[in-house]
Amino acid sequence: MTTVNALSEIAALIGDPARTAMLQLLMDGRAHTASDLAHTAGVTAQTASGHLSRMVEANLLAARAEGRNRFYRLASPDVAQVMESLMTLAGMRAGPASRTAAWRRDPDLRFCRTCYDHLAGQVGIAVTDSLTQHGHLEPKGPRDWTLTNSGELFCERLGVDLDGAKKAESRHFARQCLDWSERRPHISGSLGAAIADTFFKRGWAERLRRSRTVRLTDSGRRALGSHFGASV
Amino acid sequence: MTTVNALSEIAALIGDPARTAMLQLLMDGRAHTASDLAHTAGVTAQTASGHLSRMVEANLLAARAEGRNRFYRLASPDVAQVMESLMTLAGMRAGPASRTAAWRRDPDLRFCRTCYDHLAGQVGIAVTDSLTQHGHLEPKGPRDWTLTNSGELFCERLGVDLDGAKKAESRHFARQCLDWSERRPHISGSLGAAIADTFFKRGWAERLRRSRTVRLTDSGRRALGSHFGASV
DNA sequence: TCAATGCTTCGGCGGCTGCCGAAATGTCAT
DNA sequence: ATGACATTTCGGCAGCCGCCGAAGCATTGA
Repeated sequence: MTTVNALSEIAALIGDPARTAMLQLLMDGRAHTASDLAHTAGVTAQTASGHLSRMVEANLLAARAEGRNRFYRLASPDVAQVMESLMTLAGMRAGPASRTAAWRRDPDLRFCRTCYDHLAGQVGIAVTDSLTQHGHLEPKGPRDWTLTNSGELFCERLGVDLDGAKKAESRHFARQCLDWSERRPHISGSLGAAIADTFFKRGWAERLRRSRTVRLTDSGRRALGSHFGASV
Repeated sequence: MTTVNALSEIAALIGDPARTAMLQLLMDGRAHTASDLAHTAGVTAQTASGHLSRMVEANLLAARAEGRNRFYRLASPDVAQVMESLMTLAGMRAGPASRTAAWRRDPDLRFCRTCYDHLAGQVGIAVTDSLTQHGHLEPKGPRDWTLTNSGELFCERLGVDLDGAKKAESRHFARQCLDWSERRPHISGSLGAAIADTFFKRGWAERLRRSRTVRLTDSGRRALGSHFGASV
């Protein structure tokens, strides 16, 4: 009963031209502002706002406020999967989505990538899980963490620039960021960025040219084991 | 423009509780009558009829008239794929669909099975392709074939009961039947049934108990090569 | 502090669509 | 032929939903 309704409600949400246009734009995997989506859908900002909040409510989209903008992105790969199968059925061969499909399935990208300026993918999750499981991070509020005393010590010994991270007053320090491929939060904010910097500076990871993909070096793999007690 | 609309129209069709209930029932891969679907959806026959014709129009369903009943089934595996991805997104773990998904992926079933009383799957397609490529079958109308003179000779040498097949006046003789897994037509009708009988009588194939799956025997594999020039 | 910008909420209008009753069509059984 | 059954078509009603204008918050920058 309820399951059937859940399915039809989701399909009904997708089954509106304005919302479909928004979802198609979001199939590029990036986050877009509400105005951007409204313009794409060809509706006014009010109408778009209603559409967007309904899709967030139904867990089709995830929203993130930044300044006076609000960024929306697809909530999970499952949503993209639904859109892709619908596009197949609708007889759409190529399009912006094919690019999306390619990078969504890219195993390297799922393994390790940058999310803005911090680490994401399996490696990002491994680091985050290690920190929480060792008591270095503790939940604070719905979307933040606190760096515990042991966490500070751990970061200092790792060579993370904690002072620099704490100075960035204008942004969150230890923020939870929902991982696109792993569907669990990884560490972001200025601390997440500082940790990622450490990985790059110590040669544990390398950015790939013109891509968000990050390659974990051999020493990086060893470091994950020795410092974080994690294996990926 | 038109592509976006096609997508949203399909999603809108799925996005109705009554239609969703029907589609869920049809996820078992079989054909169901209009009344059956109406009852499942909890609507009257008139309402169901409207829903069904709209879904046929949109190529979500295929309809087949038989006596005073009308059987509807999913038009293609792509439709099932959409439903599956939606079910995943809606958070349905088990259910009638999981059975469906399982048998749709069953390699043995995709390889060879009965479709009512004739052969389907890769073997059914191989037989059909062999007949058409050797000029034994020629297209007649949109959904039928004609058995050519060479085809009659071929069937007689194979031991197919052509006389019996021709006597069944009330049904099509050499009908095209869209293969669920191969997405191309295979031979059905009374000729298709007679060919399948030959396979069973000569020990080329065996029905598996309580299943539509058919096992191709070793001699059947050899026969496919020697008589049909096909390898599967 | 004030104006500009981005986004959301509220209220009301218009159209679309799902629903059923009634009736028509087509098929089977006697 | 006649009645029973399955399905479809027609017509009209009711409710939902997308749309926009107007107004209200929040953030940014001068």
